[in-house]
Amino acid sequence: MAKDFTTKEEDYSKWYNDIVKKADMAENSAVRGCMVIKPYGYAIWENMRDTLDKMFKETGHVNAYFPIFIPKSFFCREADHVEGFAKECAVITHYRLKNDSNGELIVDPEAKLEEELIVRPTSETIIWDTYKNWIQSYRDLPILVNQWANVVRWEMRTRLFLRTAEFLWQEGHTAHASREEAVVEAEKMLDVYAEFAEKFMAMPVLKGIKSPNERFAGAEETYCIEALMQDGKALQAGTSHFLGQNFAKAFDVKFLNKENILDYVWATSWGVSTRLIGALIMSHSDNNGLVLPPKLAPLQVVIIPIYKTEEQLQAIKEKVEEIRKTLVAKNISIKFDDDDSKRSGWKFNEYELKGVPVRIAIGPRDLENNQVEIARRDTLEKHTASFDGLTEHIEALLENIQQNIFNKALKFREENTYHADSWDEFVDILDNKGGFVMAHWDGTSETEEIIKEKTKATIRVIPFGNEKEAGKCIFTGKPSSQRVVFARAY
RNA sequence: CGGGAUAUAGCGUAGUCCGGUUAUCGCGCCUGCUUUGGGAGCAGGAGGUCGCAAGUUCGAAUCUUGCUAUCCCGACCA
Repeated sequence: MAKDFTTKEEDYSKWYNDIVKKADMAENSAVRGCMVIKPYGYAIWENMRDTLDKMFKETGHVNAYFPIFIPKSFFCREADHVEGFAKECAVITHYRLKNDSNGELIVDPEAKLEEELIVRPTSETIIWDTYKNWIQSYRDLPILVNQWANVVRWEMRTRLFLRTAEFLWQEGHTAHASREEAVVEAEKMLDVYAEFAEKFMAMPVLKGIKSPNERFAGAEETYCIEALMQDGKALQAGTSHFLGQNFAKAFDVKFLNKENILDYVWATSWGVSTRLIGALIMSHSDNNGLVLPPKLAPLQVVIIPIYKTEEQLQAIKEKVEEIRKTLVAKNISIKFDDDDSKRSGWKFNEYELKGVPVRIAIGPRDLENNQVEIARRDTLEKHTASFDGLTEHIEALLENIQQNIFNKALKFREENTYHADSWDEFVDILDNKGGFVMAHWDGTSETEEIIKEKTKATIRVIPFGNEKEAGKCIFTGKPSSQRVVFARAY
C-alpha cells in the first residue's frame, strides 16, 4: 500500500527522507543547502540523463557547454529575468585568500573583482551573449543546443532532490528565425518531456501552459508537465519556454532574413533537473521503500541464492550463470548477490528498499523442481517460474511492471482529481483531500494571487485541449470559459 | 528573516523538570560458535571533550547566560 496521502505533511516528509536514506540515494552535505548524490541515486540520474540525451539528439539537438560564471551586468539586461532570480543568487566578489596578521585565512580585500560574477541560476544570459556572435544570417539558424550542467539557486529551505541550493539539470537553448518555428520547438520539447515522464518514469503528467503568474522570468509562454504526488501535492516535472524575442533584444541578437531584413531572433529554453528523481520517489514508492520503473532502474533483476552448503551454492551458481547470460543478451541488468556475510532475508529487504523491480530466489528446492521463485517489487507478489523460458518470462514481467506502476499512478491521479463549483467545496477539497482541483477562474493574476494567499493553492496548469465550459470563477464569480487545474505544489 | 523544537558513541535514543558512584537502551561495528526460503541466536568485546564557551556549586549531561549547528512551520522557489 502506498503511503496514505492524507497523513500529516510532517509524516510524509519523514517517509520521503527515509526512502532516500534507506535506498542510499543521497544525503545532506555539510555545505549549506547542498546535497551529496550517492552512487545509487546518481545511477538513476545517469539512466534518466542518457535516455533524455538520446531523445534530444533524435530531435536534432546537440550538446555544448557554457561558463558557470555570469557577469552581473549580463543579468540586468532582461528586466523580468533579473527580478525572477535576483533573490536567490550566489555572488562571487573576490578571487583570492590570504593569511592575516593572526595567521588566519581571510578573503583578501585587495582581490575584489571589478565586476561581480553570478554563479548561474540558469544560463539564458550567458548563452544569448554568446549566440550574438554565432548568428548573422537566417542560414545560421536554427541553433539547437543543449547543456548538461549544475546550477545554483540560493534557496531558503531545501529538500533532497526536490529543492537544493545546487542541482544538476539540462537546459536547452534554441534560436529560431520565426515565431512559429520557436513555438513549435517549445511544444515539441514539452512532448519529449511528457513522453519521457510517462514511458520511462511511468509517471502520468498533464501537459499545458502556465498562468502568467507562474510563467518563467523572461518568457512569453511557459509550457509545463505537471504530475500529482502521492500526498496530493502537485509537482512541476519539466518546463519549456517560448521566450519570444526578449533575450534577443536584451543581448542584441539580430539576423538578416531571406528578404534581407534585419530582425531579432526567436528563442526557446527548456529544462528538467534531478528533481525528477524526487518525482520518481513520490510517484511510486510505498511503505517498503523505493519502487523504480524497470526502464530507469540501475538494477532490474537481482538474484539471491539460498543455500546451506558450499555444494549447494556451486550448483546454484552454475544455474545462475545460464540465466545471467540470456538476460544480459536481452540488455537486462542483473546482479547475483552471493555475499556470504548477509543473510537472504536481509537481502530481500535491502533490495526492496532500493526498489529493484524483480527479485529471483534460487535454493535447493528450486533446483530440484527446475524452477525459481520470483518476487515483483510493485505488487510484492511472489510466484514460481520454470527455468524453461525464464528469460522471456522476465522480459515480459519487467514490461508488465512498467505498465502496472504507470496505471497505478494514473488511477491515483484520476481518483484524486476533483471538480469544485463553490469556494467552500474548493477549500474543503484542498484541506481534506488534496489532489488536482478543476475549477473556474476569471483569468486575472489578482484572483490567482488571492487564492494562493488564502489556500496556498496555485494554478498548476491550463491543460492543452481543455474542454470549453461556461462557468463562474470559484472566487470572484466572474464568467469563465474553462476550468483550470489548481493544487498545492512542491 | 519571523514562529516552534532539538543537540548525549557511526545511527537512533533514555536520563534534564527535582544536580550526586563507573551516563541508559537498541541498531550498527569487532571476535567466536551455531545459523541461512523474509532484516538470525548465544557469548564476549571496542567505541563518549553529554554541541561550544563562561557562570553557579563540594559536585553539572542536568541549573543560569551567551554562542553555534540542525530540523520542522512560514516567506522564497524547479
